[in-house]
Formats: sequence, structure tokens, C-alpha cells
Amino acid sequence: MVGARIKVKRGSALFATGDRFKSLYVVRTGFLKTETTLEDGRRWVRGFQMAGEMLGLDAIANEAHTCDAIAMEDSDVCVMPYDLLESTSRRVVALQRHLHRAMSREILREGSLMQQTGMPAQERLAAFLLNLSERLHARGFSRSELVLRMSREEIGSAVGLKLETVSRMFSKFAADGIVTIQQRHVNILDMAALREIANAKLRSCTH
Amino acid sequence: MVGARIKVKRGSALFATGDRFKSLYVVRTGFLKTETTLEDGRRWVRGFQMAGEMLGLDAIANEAHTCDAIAMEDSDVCVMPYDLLESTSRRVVALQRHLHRAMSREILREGSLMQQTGMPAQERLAAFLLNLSERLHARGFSRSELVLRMSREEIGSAVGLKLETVSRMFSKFAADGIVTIQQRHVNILDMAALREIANAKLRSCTH
DNA sequence: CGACGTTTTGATTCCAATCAATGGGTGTGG
DNA sequence: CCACACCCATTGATTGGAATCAAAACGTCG
Repeated sequence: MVGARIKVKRGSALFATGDRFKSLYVVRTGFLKTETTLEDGRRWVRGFQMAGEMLGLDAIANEAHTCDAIAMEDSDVCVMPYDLLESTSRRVVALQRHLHRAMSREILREGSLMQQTGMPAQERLAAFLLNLSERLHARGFSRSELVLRMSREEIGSAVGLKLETVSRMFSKFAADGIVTIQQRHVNILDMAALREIANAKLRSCTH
Repeated sequence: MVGARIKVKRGSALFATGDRFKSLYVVRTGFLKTETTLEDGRRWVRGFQMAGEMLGLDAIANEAHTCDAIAMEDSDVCVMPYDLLESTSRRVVALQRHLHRAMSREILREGSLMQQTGMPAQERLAAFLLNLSERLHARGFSRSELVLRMSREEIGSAVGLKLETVSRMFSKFAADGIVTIQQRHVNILDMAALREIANAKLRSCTH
């Protein structure tokens, strides 16, 4: 049930904002980001996608892509023509289920990001690191040692902070002995502490 | 293709967080809000739903609702059993399309809310008012005269601000002659100005 | 009328953005 | 191989906008 596979070179786009919607995509190998250009020309990172994750779901509504999907490293992507998905999912219940869940999960993903609005910077970054850690772990990598494929600016853009703030918070985590950071190599030393920071609301209430 | 219709009394819940997912819902008449309880016990409004809008899409992924849907006024809601939707949409292409689009639109909705993260308070509120205005207009109501069915606190919660800030910004809009406000009755006097505020990024670049 | 919930307004605080400068890494060409 | 340039990251100083704290005005309903 898999369509063609295509390679996307680092820095080039799998699809761009405004492209007519024809297919959904699943990352096979590599690492992508999705981003949009705001009215003022600044770019806003909507998410990062790694192996097994789907792209393009937002394009169904208007039959046009609403963001650019850009490879952050040479990537291998599976193309699934949407009309084929439509017709096949009419016959194969499992596929229908899978598709609906993928969409629903995307709604949840955006929602949980939304939730961070209004949270302090350190909580957002803790959550960002934990999320990355989990996703990498689910793919067989170390839970504690991660290599960030994106710049501080891109992280900030994704979680709603400025790059300086990202840098400061990373430094703070390092000073507190929660992580070690060398450039883009992050080592999580104290997972529990990170989790506590990410859910700090709890304590502020227990007070 | 419509299931049963049920009435939800003002203040009571159509569904609650954790409820097993069985159906999607479409508002017939009335006005609902969806909200979740954060770990610290505070409540966070995820959105407001009016006639024609769908609820429950976020529950598909985990077969459980992730928010409470509460009627803000006596409402009339159409219940669509999900397994029936599934099987019917396998036969009726139009329904399948409709469902997919509804999900995709929900993804877009969350995304456009996300976009407001980092915007100044007045831009968010301008956007909020415009959004409400559009949706009411699409349902045959006046574009400029609206009655807010929710409190300042709920508005703030939905757009990521504190109630005092919401109140201040409303006062500011009124002082600038953009709107008149008496309690929850809002009259938009200068739609163009409101739109400019909502897209202020443009000007800050043109500078 | 009186009590409660909501809204407005004011004073102050605090966090992240901004402005600004320095340091570190990487890659290229002399 | 080193020097230079460029990009990215860190750190410091200052500013600004929303949150917070606090109090008063308004509305609604029993």
C-alpha cells in the first residue's frame, strides 16, 4: 500500500506553500521541518518530522499546501497519492482507521503545542527536549543523548521564543546539572528534573 | 445521513474528558465551548463552537475525548455515531470527503491559533473579534454587532491572555473609536482598523 | 436591598524581547 | 597549514508588555 519513494536533498523542499494538494507523505529516513512565511516575511516553524511521521494533512481542506516542507538532511520520503488513499481506504478498513487516526493525532499535536502558550520559557524548552527525546527513543535511539538537527533560532520559532532565550535556558539547564550541551549535542543527565520543569504548573499550585 | 438530535442545557456537558469516543457531534443551534483542565487544575478554553461546527474530532486518535464540551446556552446537537460514519463514508464518497475536510480544517484552525503565540495582546483580540464576526455573519447575523456569549476570562483563556488584559484592550479599542462595548454587546465601528491591528506585522515591516 | 459575580482601572513586578558585543566552529582560499 | 570570513551561539544590559496584586464600580439575581 505504499506509493513511490522519493529523495529530498538537504535544504530543498518536498512541497511548498500554495502547491496543489495531490499526495500525503510519510518520512522513511531523514529529518524535515514544516514552516510558513508570515505576512511580515518572517518564517515560522510549525514542526519537525522524523521517520514514520506524516506530512500534508493540513492541505486536504483547501486542496493546497499551507506550509513548506523542507529537508534538514537528505531524506527519503514515501509519496501516497491522495485519490488512491481515498479509494483504497474505502475498501480497506484498516487503512481508513489509520488515516483518521493520523489526522486526529495531528489535531492533538497542534493542541498540545497551543497549550504551551503562556507557559514560561523554560517549561516550553523542557517539553521540547522531552518530546524530541521520546520520539527519538521510539525510533531506537538513545533517550538521553540527542543531536539537534536544527538551530537555536528554529527551535525558538517552533516553541514561540527568541533564539537568545533558547540559548539562555539551555545554559541554565546546563548550569543546574540537568543536561550537558556542546553545540547541538545534548545529553540529558536528569530526566526527572526535566519532566518536573515541563509540568511545573503542578508545583506552583501545591505551592 | 443525520443521527439523533439531543438537547444540551446551558452549563451541562455534551461530553467530558476521558469519555469513551463513540460519536462526532455537529451543533444545530446554540453555542458550546470546549475546554480542558490543566495539570494544575486551571481550565483552558480550546475553542467555541456554533451552528454547523463539529466537535469530537480530537477523540478519534485515542478513542477518548480529550476535552469537555460545555453548552454556553441551551443547545441542540446532532449525534453522529462514528462507526456508522465509518461504514457509510466507505460507500458515500461525498461523506468521506466531507469528513476528511472537517478534520483538515480543524488542523488548520489550531494552527492559525498557534500563529498568534508571540503576537501582542491587541492583535490577538482583534483577530478574535474578527473571527467571531465572520462566523456569525456566515450564519446570517450582523457583521458588526455581536453579543459575546462568554466572559472576559474565557476569552482570555482562549487566546492566551489574562482577563484584565482582555478588558484593557477592549477599553483601548473603545477609546480609539474602533468599537463600542457595553458589557457583552460589541459594536464594531471601524472594521478596517480592526483588520489592520490584526495584521499589524505587515506595517511593522513596511515601517 | 444586599450579596455575589463580573468588569474596569490603577500600581507594581517580572519575564522575555530587544539591543549590543563577544566568542566559537566551520569552511574556503591564499 | 594557516588566515580570514561567515554563521551560529553565548552572554550582558536594557526595555517593554503582560501578569500580578489590589481596589472600586457595575450588574444580576435572590
